[in-house]
Amino acid sequence: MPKNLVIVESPAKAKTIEKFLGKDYKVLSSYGHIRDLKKKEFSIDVEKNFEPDYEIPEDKKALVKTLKSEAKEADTIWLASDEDREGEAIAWHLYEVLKLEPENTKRIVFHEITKTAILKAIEQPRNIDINLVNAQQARRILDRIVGFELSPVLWKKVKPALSAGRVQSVAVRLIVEREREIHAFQSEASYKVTAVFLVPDADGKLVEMKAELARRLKTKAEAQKLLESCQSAIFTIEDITTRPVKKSPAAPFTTSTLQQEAARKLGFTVAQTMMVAQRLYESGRITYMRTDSVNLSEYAINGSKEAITNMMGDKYVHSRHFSTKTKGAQEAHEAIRPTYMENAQIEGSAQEKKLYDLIWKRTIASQMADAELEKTTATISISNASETFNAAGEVVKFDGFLRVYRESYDDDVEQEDESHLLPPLKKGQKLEYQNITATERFTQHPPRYTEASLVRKLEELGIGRPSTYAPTISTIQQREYVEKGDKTGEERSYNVITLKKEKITDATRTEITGAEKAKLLPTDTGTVVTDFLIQYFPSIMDYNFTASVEKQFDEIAEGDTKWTTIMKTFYKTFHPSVESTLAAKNAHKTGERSLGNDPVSGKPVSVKIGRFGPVVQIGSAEDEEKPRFSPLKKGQSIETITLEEAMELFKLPRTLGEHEGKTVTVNAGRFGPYIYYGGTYTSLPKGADPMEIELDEALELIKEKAEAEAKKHLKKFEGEPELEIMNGRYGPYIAYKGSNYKIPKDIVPEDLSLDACMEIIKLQSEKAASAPAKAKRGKYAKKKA
DNA sequence: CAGTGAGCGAGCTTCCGCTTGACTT
Repeated sequence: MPKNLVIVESPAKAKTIEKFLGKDYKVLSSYGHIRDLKKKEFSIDVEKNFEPDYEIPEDKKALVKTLKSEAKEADTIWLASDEDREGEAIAWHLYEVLKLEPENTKRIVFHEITKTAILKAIEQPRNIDINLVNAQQARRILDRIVGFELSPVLWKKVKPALSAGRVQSVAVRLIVEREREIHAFQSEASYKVTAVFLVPDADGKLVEMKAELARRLKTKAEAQKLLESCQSAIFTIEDITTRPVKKSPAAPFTTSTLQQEAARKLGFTVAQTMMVAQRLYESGRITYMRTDSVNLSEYAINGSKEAITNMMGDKYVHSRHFSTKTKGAQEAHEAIRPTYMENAQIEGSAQEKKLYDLIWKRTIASQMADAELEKTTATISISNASETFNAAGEVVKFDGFLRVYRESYDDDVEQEDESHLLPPLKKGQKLEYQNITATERFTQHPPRYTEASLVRKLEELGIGRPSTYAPTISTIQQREYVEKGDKTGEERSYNVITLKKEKITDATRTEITGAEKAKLLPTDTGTVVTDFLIQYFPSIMDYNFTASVEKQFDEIAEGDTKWTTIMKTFYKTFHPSVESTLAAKNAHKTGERSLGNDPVSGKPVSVKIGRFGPVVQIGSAEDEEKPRFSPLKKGQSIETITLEEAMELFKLPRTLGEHEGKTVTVNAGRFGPYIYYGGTYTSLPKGADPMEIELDEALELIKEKAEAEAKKHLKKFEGEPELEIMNGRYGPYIAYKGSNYKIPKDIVPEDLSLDACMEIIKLQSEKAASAPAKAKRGKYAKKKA
């Protein structure tokens, strides 16, 4: 019978630790928090010193029961939750809920999961730090107050079911403001001049050498003048400088940097990265994946050293300790690293292998020597102009960590590739040009946020925690404040002036610019809500709000300030602003914009956020006649739509005429334009204009659809009305009780018997069940209303 | 992946941080 009960936060951790501690110890997990404010209620008694009303959530009741009975059996209970604010609170809630006694309860912490670290922790138990617990309660209660008081304001003033919070609202603000910056951006043109010189290499063979003019030229006239000077110029190597450059490896991964690199190098979404990392953690391949620490244990540093020595030799080793620069980091865990550095590869799914490989390389590289490079720059003078060209080359003298890992950068910066060697050059050497080109270039607007770059920005501002980055990104998309989408580029023409064989030619070329993929774009709702919150609750929307309340939580943790004092001060100004905002009577709805008057009826036309999203409205609710509404089309926005565009929207639905006593109309729906006739809907073919289509064309389309529909039903069986063999877009399939099952290619669907169908269904449902990765609904899966 | 398209209006919606479940017999 074990005499000791140890409680940690994560079950994977419990399993590992139990092995270290032997049979006198039983190790269980709390699975995070076991108690929280009530889910549906405010649960804070403001009058009674902000007293919180905690409850054990339904899905934790069984667990708590188990923990209680195990605790009763044990002589000593060791609360070993993480050493941070949340961990301390978990320990305290356990203590309260399990009704533990001070005599036999001990609080311990460890930073790395090794036998020595744990045994050492057991030798140094302490008491629960109630100040730290209170700092957590203050954090929790403040977030509840902000969330549960602001959200209802939005329900009333903007749209039901919206939400606001300390983290999510600021995340949306970042995206809204970036979009405005982009719209206000004026790009500036300049001319980049590049030259290709022909230079003899070591064997005397002529090779090309690229050089760039030291500065960009502002105007076309300037560029032309320079090329004219170059026509008859002599080019001389004026100077050659060589300097050594050292590059150092990046720190090991935290949650945020892992998410960023996995997005750039593997194309993973933030949620995908976390799901794959979770599996690697649970199978014991990597350390804990939700961390803000770059620290590696001595064990990991030694393991890396050994792995590097074995694989590449001593000279590649350089053991390093990294320190965190992140605001508000709590460092309860190690950096994300392989559990065993000697495992360069693992078994698993393709995604698991790729992510593990990334983690292994990053960790190993962080313990490797600097890369030593030699950068050579040659300055080339032009005999009849004061400008100079620069040719740059780079040689790797010692690859160091670059042998295994190179950090990626966001693709928004044009990276010049300098990783090439210059041919042998001498000072005073004369050069022949092959061609010199002046190309018009434009300054770029700041890039839109990706999931990963938003995480980086939030971390930089100290907003959110490793465990919430992925859920936050999912929430702001679920609320339809932002959407992930592509921006198609615009065509732009630019000048290219070329000098070749003493002849100057001038050409205009076109390029597609500004195309962006999978970027976060604000919706109208996101923009309106952000503007509203900034106007009425500027302090909550301030980028420094979190940082400043964190400072106060630190004071609570240090025991310098009472947590209720801080809550009182906050509530004293926050709550009245909620009350006054709710009470304010506005002439127009939040975010409403007037477009002018309907040229036909003279009634006012406006756009606003309606019950189901952005709408145009003709007339007002006070009019005798009801106002007319139309939702905005995809791509239109409240901020930019014109009166003409808005009036276009009211031209649908359009009645085409009658057919056999029933009317035929065209309308635009969520999935594009369609024809409605006698209870059936027929989509218009791609590119067809609902404003142009005639009655006879429409009837033809309806007929075609009916024919296709008839061909869809291949076979039915008497005994099983719920089963049908159908012909779909992707070939024949079996429809059965709301699910569909593919028919293998080598089977003629018409020949299938009922039994054969059931067999296919059985086989495919088994397959789905045995592939949990696919069947498992994503934790951050988008829920559609 | 396998087809979608409507609109009375009562009642509900919501926060941030910890952590992974997995009802058949």
